[in-house]
Amino acid sequence: MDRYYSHEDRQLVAVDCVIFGFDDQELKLLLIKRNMEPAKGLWSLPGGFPKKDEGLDQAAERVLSQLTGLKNVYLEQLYAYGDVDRDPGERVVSVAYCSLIKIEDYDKDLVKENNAHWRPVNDLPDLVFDHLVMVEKAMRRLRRRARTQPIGFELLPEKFTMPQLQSLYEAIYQKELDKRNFCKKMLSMRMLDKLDEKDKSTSKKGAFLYRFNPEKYEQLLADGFYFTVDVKTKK
Amino acid sequence: MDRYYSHEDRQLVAVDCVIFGFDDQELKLLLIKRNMEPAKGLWSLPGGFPKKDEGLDQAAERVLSQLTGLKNVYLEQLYAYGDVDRDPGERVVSVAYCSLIKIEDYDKDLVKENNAHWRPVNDLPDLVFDHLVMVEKAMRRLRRRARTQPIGFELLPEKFTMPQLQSLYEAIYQKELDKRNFCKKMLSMRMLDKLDEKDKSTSKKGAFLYRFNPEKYEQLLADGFYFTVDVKTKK
DNA sequence: GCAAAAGTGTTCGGGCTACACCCATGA
DNA sequence: TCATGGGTGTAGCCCGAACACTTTTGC
Repeated sequence: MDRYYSHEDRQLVAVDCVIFGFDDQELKLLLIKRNMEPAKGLWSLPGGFPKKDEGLDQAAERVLSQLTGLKNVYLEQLYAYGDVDRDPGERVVSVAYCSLIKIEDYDKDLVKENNAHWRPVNDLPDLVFDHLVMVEKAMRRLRRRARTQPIGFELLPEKFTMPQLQSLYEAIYQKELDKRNFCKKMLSMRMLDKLDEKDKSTSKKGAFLYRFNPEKYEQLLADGFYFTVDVKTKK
Repeated sequence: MDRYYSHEDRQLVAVDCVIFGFDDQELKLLLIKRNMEPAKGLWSLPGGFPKKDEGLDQAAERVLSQLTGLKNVYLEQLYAYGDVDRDPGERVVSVAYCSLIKIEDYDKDLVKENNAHWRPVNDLPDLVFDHLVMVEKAMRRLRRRARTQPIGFELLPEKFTMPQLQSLYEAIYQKELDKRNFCKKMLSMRMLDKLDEKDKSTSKKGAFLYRFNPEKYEQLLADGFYFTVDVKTKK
């Protein structure tokens, strides 16, 4: 069936994944110390090549699940990078994806096998090729998305406290937020279930646990309201 | 130099362009009636294959300028489409781009040669493959962008009237806007130069012409303000 | 009893929304 | 003189920003 385009060049197509995690203090990325050429020994984003019967999205899902053991997590296409010389080995068009995972959920053995490590976004090692460009784009998009869509919860445990949620937003925006206003806004959207349990691991008093409720979020949308978090400067 | 990835499959990579224009009443797309297989006789987005020495962006620029004669116009990558079966002829990864052009500027002869036509976005013909999906994504992004970035001006002549600008936004959002509020908001950002000339083509009184001033826009950003247009429902 | 984190309410101001009338001019 | 489209001002309200003290409990 390649009669139509037989005179055109074929190219290598890859997928690379920017995988975010949050460990209660800071945002981290899951990076690989490459043990293969090109750029052996340097750090890179986890990536791979789509198989014959795989679409781009499926390839990214596979890369993610082979590395972390996780499926059905937040995964969104970021951007296609196609400069001729972006990979010094050979021309490769790379489609970057962005994933948000709960950092306590991943498969530690798989990650170790693959020579992958969590590195804080504020202190990244040198990355191969244009992978830093991808990471920066992913950061910008995360900042935009987190303001207008309820995706922050993808980075938190199913049950989380209000201070945890706030600290996540502070890590994403690198800004201190006012806890009264933050809490008020989150609760005003009526999309969180307040549980009876408390998490006492970070304070003597203990903090109530909440759970994101997707049904309530749908109701919010159906009522014509939108998710927004205010991230204006405090001070 | 293909020693590194020699065991991986190569694939066809294409670029397709969603090209928007605005003719004072409605948004339009520049579409091609295909005269080649596959899907001969159907409508499609203008597209092509990157040459050996061309990045994706350059390929999209070339496709756009070969069709319209235009260079240095608004052109932004939209999304990469990589489902295995999206093109029935052969597997093709297509990277879609979105362009905004001033509809009076394009090269009519080139467009005619290429069998391209402007079609209103509200009355599109059937498109090949997943091109409608691309168009819908482009529309959604245009709606988002036009609210928060001064890109509407890319679709208007250099000099335009306030009613023209408003009618553009009404076409993008398919909503009537209040002209007092719209005008107030636009002028409050202090990024438009009001000219002494009037355009008398649509009314006896004539409407003042304005010009977008990029320097003033930069100043707006430098002062910590952002471009926004209010597109809330009028009734 | 004290240190450390959780929790909670009010006031102020800016900006968005709604809304109606006069102006200029060509026919 | 009239019909058509261009142009302008104001009042109310909502939401976001700023801000400080009390509660709980483990040590």
